[in-house]
Amino acid sequence: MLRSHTCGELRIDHQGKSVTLAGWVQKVRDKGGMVWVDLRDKFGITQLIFEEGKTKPEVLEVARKVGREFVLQATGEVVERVAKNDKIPTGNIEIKVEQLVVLNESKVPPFIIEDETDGGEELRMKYRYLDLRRNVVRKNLEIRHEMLQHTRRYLTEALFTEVETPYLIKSTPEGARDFVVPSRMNEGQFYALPQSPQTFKQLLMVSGFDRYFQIVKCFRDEDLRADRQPEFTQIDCEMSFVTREDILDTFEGLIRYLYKTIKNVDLPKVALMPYDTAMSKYGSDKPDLRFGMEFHEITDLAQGKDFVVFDSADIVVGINASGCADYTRKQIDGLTDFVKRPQIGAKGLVYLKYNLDGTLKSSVDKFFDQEALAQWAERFEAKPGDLILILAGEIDKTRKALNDLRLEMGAKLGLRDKTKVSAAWIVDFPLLEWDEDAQRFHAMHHPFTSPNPEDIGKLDSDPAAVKANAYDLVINGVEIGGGSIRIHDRGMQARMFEVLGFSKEEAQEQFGFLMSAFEYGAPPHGGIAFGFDRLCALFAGQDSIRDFIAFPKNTSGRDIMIDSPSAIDDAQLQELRLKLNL
RNA sequence: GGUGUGGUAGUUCAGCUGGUUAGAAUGCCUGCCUGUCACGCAGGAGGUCGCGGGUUCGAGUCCCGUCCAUACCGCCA
Repeated sequence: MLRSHTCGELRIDHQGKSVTLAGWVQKVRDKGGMVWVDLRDKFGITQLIFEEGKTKPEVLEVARKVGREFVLQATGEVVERVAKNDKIPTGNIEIKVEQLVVLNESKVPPFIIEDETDGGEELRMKYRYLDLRRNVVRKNLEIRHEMLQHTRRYLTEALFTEVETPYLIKSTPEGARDFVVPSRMNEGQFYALPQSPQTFKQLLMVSGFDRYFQIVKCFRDEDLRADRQPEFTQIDCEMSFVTREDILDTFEGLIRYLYKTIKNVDLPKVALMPYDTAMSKYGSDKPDLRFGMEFHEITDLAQGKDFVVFDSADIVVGINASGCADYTRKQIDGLTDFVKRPQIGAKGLVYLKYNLDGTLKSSVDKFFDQEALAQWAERFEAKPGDLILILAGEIDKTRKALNDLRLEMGAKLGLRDKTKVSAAWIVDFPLLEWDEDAQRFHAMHHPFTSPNPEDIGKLDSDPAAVKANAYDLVINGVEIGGGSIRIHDRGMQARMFEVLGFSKEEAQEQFGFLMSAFEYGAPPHGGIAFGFDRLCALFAGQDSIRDFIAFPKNTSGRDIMIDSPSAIDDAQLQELRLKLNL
């Protein structure tokens, strides 16, 4: 061993002991006659001391030469400090160094290796190996490690078997864009990387594994976001002979177990919320339930008063920003600008102030008298001091815009508290969604999701009204996981592909293996998948998943450290029989 | 594909309605300093103002284009 102890473990009890430490130079403080070196490893920081007249001159000379991030091995005696530092656990002791070896030198790092770094995002990613030396980033990955271990333990105890499924699979047109990999041995043909192990885990149910899980990389070639990477990790699960309630219980249990073991937080019972309720009360299928501010519709009260904006709208709906009646004209203009941004796209914003003196003041006083406004206020359960914000227009767009406004107001009012946890199972999703561009339905979840049994009759007559036996777990406005009870009957699966516009041949060509498997005694089954990176970020109270992935991609899908993707040489192209068409 | 924001010293940023030699902090280098721990003090080095074009007597600043980064929209079964 190059060391007897780590840089985080020595205490006053070790006084008098001769120890050898190894680590990186965090900081050198040269005060002339005395030199201190903070030596850092992942366990902590220990101060080394060199003193003129007491330290051997050749050792002192080496100490004076070292710079930040040099790798040192230091041997010496643990002594009590004259001046103690109560900010660090090792602050009562220091090492009186007798031998000092420079194990490796270091160039001056391009940014400071401290919790509060001066490095920007791009620089940190270029030198990610230095960024990962920082406690804050390493701690994120340590949380991730713990969550991995606890997830495996919980699921293993619940009799799940972890099975690895292939990464080189088959491209299908449904869903996200595939990453593809050319096959050298099969000219002109391509593998696809899995967007999820969906069909394989269903086949494992047919095989009688009963309960499967896998903590698995998935790949989607779509644009990135702070919470979206082209390769990401899922906790992927499937169970046989279960109902929706069995699955919700099992995985609510997993999340509760993780909250308890990792954060010592008791997750309350997770309520079910139908999709339609989520959309009408919050304008989102992943509502942030840490705060109220639910939507109230006043379409009936607002129309017929010759205000053309309301009269021509399909819906007039708003929120009550409690206690905001003192907002100035400028602040309200700011909110109006916010909803008019192209990303949100509202035409305007109507407000109603319920002043502390009981009077009502709105931007549409011309059209509505105090009595009419009082009816609005009553609908919003407003009290003096409240500010009601109202949008009008086409139903889906208006709700979506009001959702953005609700989240913005929630943030402004400090209601999106990182320390709070509020979860819901969103259920009763529509099975199908009309795709205007393709002029056909596509599966809202995926084509293997079973319809609610009572809706099967509507598959032909009114496909849009069919509900899916699907569920999403939403925590603090983040979609953490989702799943469904699957189709396990060949006939039903074939019918589903038909509704989605697949010809018999296309369905057979792409998913024939699955439908064939269903003919050999497929058990009823269902499952769920959690976005593991998001779950880690949620647990650490962060919005971006990037610092929970050791080597993430930037927003252009590039790894700027290794500089990928990159061109390949002609010989490789030739071997793959590929010609670039740029 | 679209919208917004940004690109100036190693780094993080300031630089107004265009006008001397482009600044600060921090880091780096040199010297001094025997209880520092955000050490202190003195001095020093360090810039193709992303790139290309245009307007102008004159552009870091204005205009056009382009590249890069980032947040969001589209997209993400």
